Amino acid sequence: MVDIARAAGVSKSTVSLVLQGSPLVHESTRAKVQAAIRDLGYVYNRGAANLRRSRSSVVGMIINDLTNSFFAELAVGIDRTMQASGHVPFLANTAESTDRQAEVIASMLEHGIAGLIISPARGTEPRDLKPVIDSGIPVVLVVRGLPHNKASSVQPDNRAGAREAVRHLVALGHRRIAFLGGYGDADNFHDRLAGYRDALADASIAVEQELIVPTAPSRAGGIAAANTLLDRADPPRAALCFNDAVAFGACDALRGHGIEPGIDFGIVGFDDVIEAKSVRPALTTVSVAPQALGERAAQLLLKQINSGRHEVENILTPVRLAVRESCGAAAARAKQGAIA
Amino acid sequence: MVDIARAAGVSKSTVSLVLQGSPLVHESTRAKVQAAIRDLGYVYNRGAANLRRSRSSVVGMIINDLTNSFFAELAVGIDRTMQASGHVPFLANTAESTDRQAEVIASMLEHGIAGLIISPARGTEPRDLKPVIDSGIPVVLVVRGLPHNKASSVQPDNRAGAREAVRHLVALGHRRIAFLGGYGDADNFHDRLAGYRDALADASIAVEQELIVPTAPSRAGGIAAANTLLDRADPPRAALCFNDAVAFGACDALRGHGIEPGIDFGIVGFDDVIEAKSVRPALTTVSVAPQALGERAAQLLLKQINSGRHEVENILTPVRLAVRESCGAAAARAKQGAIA
DNA sequence: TTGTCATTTTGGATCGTTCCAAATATGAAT
DNA sequence: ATTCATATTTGGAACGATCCAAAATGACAA
Repeated sequence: MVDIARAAGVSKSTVSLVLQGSPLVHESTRAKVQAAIRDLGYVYNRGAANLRRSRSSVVGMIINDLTNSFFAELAVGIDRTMQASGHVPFLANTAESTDRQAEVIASMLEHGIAGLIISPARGTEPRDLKPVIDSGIPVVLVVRGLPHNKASSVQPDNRAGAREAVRHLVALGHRRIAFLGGYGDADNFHDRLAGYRDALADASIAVEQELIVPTAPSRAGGIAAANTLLDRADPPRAALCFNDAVAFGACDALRGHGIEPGIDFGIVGFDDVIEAKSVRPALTTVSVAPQALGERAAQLLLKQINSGRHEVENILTPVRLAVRESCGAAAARAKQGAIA
Repeated sequence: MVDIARAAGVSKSTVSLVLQGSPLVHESTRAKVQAAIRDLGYVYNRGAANLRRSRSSVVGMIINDLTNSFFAELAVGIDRTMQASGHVPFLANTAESTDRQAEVIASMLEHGIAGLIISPARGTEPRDLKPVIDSGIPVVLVVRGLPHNKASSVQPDNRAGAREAVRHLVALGHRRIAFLGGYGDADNFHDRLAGYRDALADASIAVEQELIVPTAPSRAGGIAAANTLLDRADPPRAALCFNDAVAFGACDALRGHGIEPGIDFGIVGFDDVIEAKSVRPALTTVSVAPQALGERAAQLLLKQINSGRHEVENILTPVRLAVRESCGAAAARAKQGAIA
């Protein structure tokens, strides 16, 4: 910077003003300085600037599983919003490891982030986030909440989504509906299950405990859950799955039993991952719009960063049921048509 | 830092030595200092440190499309290796926009990265990377190469993979094999096409130009390519697809024509994305192991960062054909068994 | 000429670290 | 007691920006 000051025949203070786009410098000097900047191939050292003004434009973004397309989409939504507002997202993947997560958090604090958006790894405890919260920077939890946390959060309205999904299955004539997959220790598992119960209560259907089969929230878990269910004496003909991965697994398992999902059995997923609409049968699922969720979370964080003080806000984003083939609605309509 | 020096009754120089784990400090003082660090809740300011020693542990990592699970896996592989070596990956997604890519590169340079791994956005020109290369930091291109670049690269052995895939289809008895999908302006399109030609030449089969159908490298592109092919007078019964997304699309289109992939038609993909093995029929595909590819790229970058000087290295990573159902091998075997 | 005011420019302290040369403490040998 | 080597500790100058108070410049009126 002192070099370009010399080259332009001004002081480094003036160069600094030009760099910051200050209106105080005269047009002619601004031009000289900018010419010098170009000629010398100068690159701004943002680290040094942050050191002085102790306010950085870097925001942390911690994602529990980037290989899961739902979270990848979420990350992209956050990233886009941050970039657009001139912030630089510092993205890290924890691969569901709380140890890695702790390391990453420490590293981000050392780098002086202005705020943090985190989709916590499975098993994260409130105290894992204590270092960040204590340091006074705004934190937004996304997708997964944490009980008794003092941080803001942005989550899909899991309960309403599950309720609507089950209501839809009831409308298709189902009275016995299973709930497949998901870990019982997860926050969102209980929210979705609550929605399931709500809808059954609305329809005055009693909950059958053995129709609720928690497993890993993965394709493999879905296979296992569906197999468990089908091995029972009197299996139902419909299920709400904890998420789309479970739903895909459940479809695999149904086919393994010679049952065609969408025709002999109604399946509804949750999340609406990108493959949901192109798979056969196309998956009826609760659409969470992960990119929009990410944008919402980013907006909240930006608001808190800019406003200085940050009161805790817990936001539920709306979800909607995307009715496709796997629930059996199309098949039901076709039959109606045939009768009519 | 000066606060904790005061608290521990030593100078800030001593604190610095403790922080760096220097063997010069006496055990007793080290203990005192560390106690003070804990008590005061001190966090290290890595920015200030980097400013002084002008050497950072942050490495840039630019990915063209995080929502594509292949690239997400790649990112995870890079991330893991970087983390393990004590480097902090600074990940950005360009969403295939060269403008965004330019912004991100500039931002990373301003933050003083020690090196860069980039999977370039479609349409990246060698001059887009000039700023980084000129700045003297090591750069590794991954997955996609760039013609006439002065940077190192790590790519899957596209040509060998395509060759092996086509050879496999030939071994199954196919003489007419299509090549579906991919943009003609992409480097790796030509590599894979070259492998396709190699294998046909090996089997003394003439290339039929109308069997080569370039389209977008996406599921939609696959549908389009397969439809184009099937609308021709005398369609073939086998195809190598540019990538797995195209292959999935092609399967959709085949079914639309009442043709069952893996039975009436042999389909081979490329990449081996995570869904390839769980989809029906399971996709026979050239397995690229994106995580391993990422690890390899990260290792190369680390080598260059540590060694100081960086001669250009262009690495091809081995690929292998994962034979599953979609190519028809299983069906062929079953038929054999029935005859025997 | 001098004073006043607005517009531009600037010197130098500062942010939190590292690192060097120099200072100080410790202990053994004379 | 003095000297010398070795083990610890330390002051202060960097690193590359920002920012404030103060200085320089210019325009204009008295």
